[in-house]
Amino acid sequence: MPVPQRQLFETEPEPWELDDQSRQLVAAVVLAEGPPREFDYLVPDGLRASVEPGRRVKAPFGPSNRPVVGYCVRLEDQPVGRRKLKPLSSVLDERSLLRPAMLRLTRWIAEHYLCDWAAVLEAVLPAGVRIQAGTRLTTLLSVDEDAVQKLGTPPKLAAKQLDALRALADAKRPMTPGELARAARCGPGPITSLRRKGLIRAHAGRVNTRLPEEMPAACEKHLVMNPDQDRALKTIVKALDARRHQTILIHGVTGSGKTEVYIQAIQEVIRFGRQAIVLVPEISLTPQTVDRFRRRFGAVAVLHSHLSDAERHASWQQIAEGAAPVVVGARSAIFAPVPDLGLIVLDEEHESSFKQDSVPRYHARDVAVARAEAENIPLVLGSATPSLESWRRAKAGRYALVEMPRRVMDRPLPTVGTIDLRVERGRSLSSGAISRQMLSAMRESLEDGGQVILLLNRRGFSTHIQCPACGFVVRCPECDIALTHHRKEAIALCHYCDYEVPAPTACPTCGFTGIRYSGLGTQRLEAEVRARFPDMLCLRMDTDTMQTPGSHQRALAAFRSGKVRILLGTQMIAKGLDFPNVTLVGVINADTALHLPDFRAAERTFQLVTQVAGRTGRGPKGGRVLVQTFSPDHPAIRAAVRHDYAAFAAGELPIREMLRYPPFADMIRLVIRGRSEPITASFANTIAERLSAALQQPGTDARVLGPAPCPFARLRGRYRFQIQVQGPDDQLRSAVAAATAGLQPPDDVQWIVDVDPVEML
DNA sequence: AGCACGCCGACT
DNA sequence: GTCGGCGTGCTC
Repeated sequence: MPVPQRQLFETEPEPWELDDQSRQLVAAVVLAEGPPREFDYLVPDGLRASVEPGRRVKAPFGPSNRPVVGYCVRLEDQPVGRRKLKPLSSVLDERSLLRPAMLRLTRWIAEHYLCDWAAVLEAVLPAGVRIQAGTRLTTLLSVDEDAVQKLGTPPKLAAKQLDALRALADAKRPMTPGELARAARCGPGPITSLRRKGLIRAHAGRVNTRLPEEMPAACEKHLVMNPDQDRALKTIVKALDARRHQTILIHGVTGSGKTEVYIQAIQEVIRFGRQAIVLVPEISLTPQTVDRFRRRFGAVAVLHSHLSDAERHASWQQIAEGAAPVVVGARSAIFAPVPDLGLIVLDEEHESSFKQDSVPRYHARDVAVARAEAENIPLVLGSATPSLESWRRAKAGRYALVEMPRRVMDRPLPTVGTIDLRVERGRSLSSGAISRQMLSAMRESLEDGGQVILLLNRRGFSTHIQCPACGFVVRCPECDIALTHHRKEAIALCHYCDYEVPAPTACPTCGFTGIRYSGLGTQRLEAEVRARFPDMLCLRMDTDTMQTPGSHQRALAAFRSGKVRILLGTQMIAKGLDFPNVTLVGVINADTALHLPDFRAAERTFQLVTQVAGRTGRGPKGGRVLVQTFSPDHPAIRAAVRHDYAAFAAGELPIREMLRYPPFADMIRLVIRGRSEPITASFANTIAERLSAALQQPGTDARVLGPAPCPFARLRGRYRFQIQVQGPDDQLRSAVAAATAGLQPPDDVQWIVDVDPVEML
């Protein structure tokens, strides 16, 4: 039997074989693309000064030594082994892009979310930073002090050359030849002469192609806070002073003044020369939010999805230099490279948009917890409707809990009434979207000079096109989804893949001309409102009307000015808006999300109704809320009507516990998709069997559900199957890792692993 | 992910 | 006998 080669050639060197000569500097490198592992490279002497964890390197890879880019993640002084290491070719970055703490955070994300370290690194470093967008490689000039010393005083130089030399010396930073010529009011001649004499050195460097943005100065003072706000601030300041990690959940009703608490806490952080990161949902990243922070802090760096590569790179540099004490941004701002982080604030912590729906599928809230722990700083989570995950941790004492049950200036919470649509339909007096009760409330508010917000969480005109003769429903040919009628465009549209056909006037299968359009969308609501209130300006906000950049701000400005009296739209109008003149909020159908096959359906409904209810009663006129629903007795609706978060949580948590859903168990969801239904199903079965086998070990307390078709069983022509694994997180992760290791899917079948899933459809 | 090596069918 | 098909496996 042949001895494996490994044993023949890779014996460890004996201790006495080691001496100083036999040691080498080895860099562990994670390749940006390539096999998802670490590779060791020799650091050649020429690169010893510049290789550093967090910098990218170029290295030869594979039998043909093709150049690949990777991230140096570790440096180690090692004894020379039997295996010959290839040397690194070059170092790409002038300085480390990731501090050691950030490097560790990215590895934690890769382990927690079961994805490649490289994928996390690539997500954490914006593309604009990697390609150094907005900068240009150029020649930079600086004074050679030694050569100038030798020149003696007074220097024997032509006047023009002396001017140029002084100008460069005064500039304190390297200049391009053009800049120097301008500064010294000379031509290129004197500069060339100085270079030839060796008084000026030239080297390659990067310059910005655009001027850095001016930071406005802070101009607004603190507001006076109520006792609740004071208490919240004190809790945060105490954690700041203790210089220790603590997660603080602020449960503050809508309008309780959480933002002011954040601002004053951040002020405290800045006082000590440290920085703060504020995370908000993308939808709240409006100019109003940003302006509020700018007025108080001046230098605020904003990170959002609409920045160009160059803008993003400029912000990133500014943040890394510590020039921005406050960073405000969406999800990915949790990776902001602030040098001395003192506090993280995550507002609207229940928002599902903090979960990224592509690899790495991280949740910014959970990454924030990890980062705050690692940096030993406080984390503030704020919400009027906390996620049950955070709520349970707070109740269990893992987070500090601060209640802010009162609105600022003692304004009352709006009264919320329900309108039972079952009764309304029975009356059949109004067949439209707006019940008689809702209609009269709208009239009252409008006659009183107030404004009205109407929420309907479905865009389009009709959500369902069905033939009453043969039962045929117009569906997307690629997706398992009924098409929505958009009347303005006269099309039937798939809301998932944007497939569209002309809206049919007759049944496509049986030819019956009485094909029915039913189900209510925002377009139809808008038409109904315009018909009922022809004299009032009405504005619809949904993804269809908010496509062009800036339309969101323009719409809100029009509503703020009072010109627009009725604002209607999807959930984008439900959150964060603060318009004191809104005296009525109408929820057209509270049940749209209530019966979805998602264990968080009730939680989402509660959150949406509570949040939109919070848009009124913010001014002296007060306000009220009317909720149209077919299920007025549903616990989520009843709790939202009473503004009673605790009651909702108390009712919902036992259900979660009984069904072993989060927050009582962790969950990993696998989605397997492919064009062939049987092949995809069979591969899903294989994975499920391997998962069950991996969880068969004694002492495991996890279970496998599925495979089963996803609620949306087909999207873009691909059949989708899901497997849910529920149980304690360490068991889940190792089981999924074991079950999928080295697994080769059939052609055209892909699978995704979603740890702590938020989207269940 | 790419690239070489490997072991079987149609060509000079 | 050789060119090349893409299956298998390795890359520091």
